[in-house]
Amino acid sequence: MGDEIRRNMALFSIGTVIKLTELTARQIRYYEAHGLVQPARTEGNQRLFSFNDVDRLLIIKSYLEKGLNMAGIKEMLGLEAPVTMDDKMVAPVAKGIRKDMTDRELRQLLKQQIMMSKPGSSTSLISGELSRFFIN
DNA sequence: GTTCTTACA
DNA sequence: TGTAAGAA
Repeated sequence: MGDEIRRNMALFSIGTVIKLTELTARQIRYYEAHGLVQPARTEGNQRLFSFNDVDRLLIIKSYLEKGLNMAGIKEMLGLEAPVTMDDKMVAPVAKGIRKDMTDRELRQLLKQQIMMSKPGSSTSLISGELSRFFIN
């Protein structure tokens, strides 16, 4: 499972994560303080989020939108819940993924797809299924 | 310019 | 959660 490292490779700054998840820095740091995500740190103490961290934050966001509070989310994260992804989003993302893509390209593709999603349907498309496309 | 921590509204 | 301060 060499892809495990790919998904856990820390390369997103909090600024990038903010754009990717639409969460505020306050929320992201708060969730970290509560152990919902464990981003790595640079020598300068800057947070570095992995793909799994971003994925986790998106799941958290979906739960938040369902009305769950911190306590509820903490419990849910331990049980994990199935999340459906619209084919409308799966197709373009899956189609654009290449085995030889650089992380830079991967990030760009992901960002584009996320930005293309409608603010209303928010994260239902990304959620827990996102990392699936990086296991191939 | 961005991010970090702490602390208060 | 938002935001301000002061430092890195």
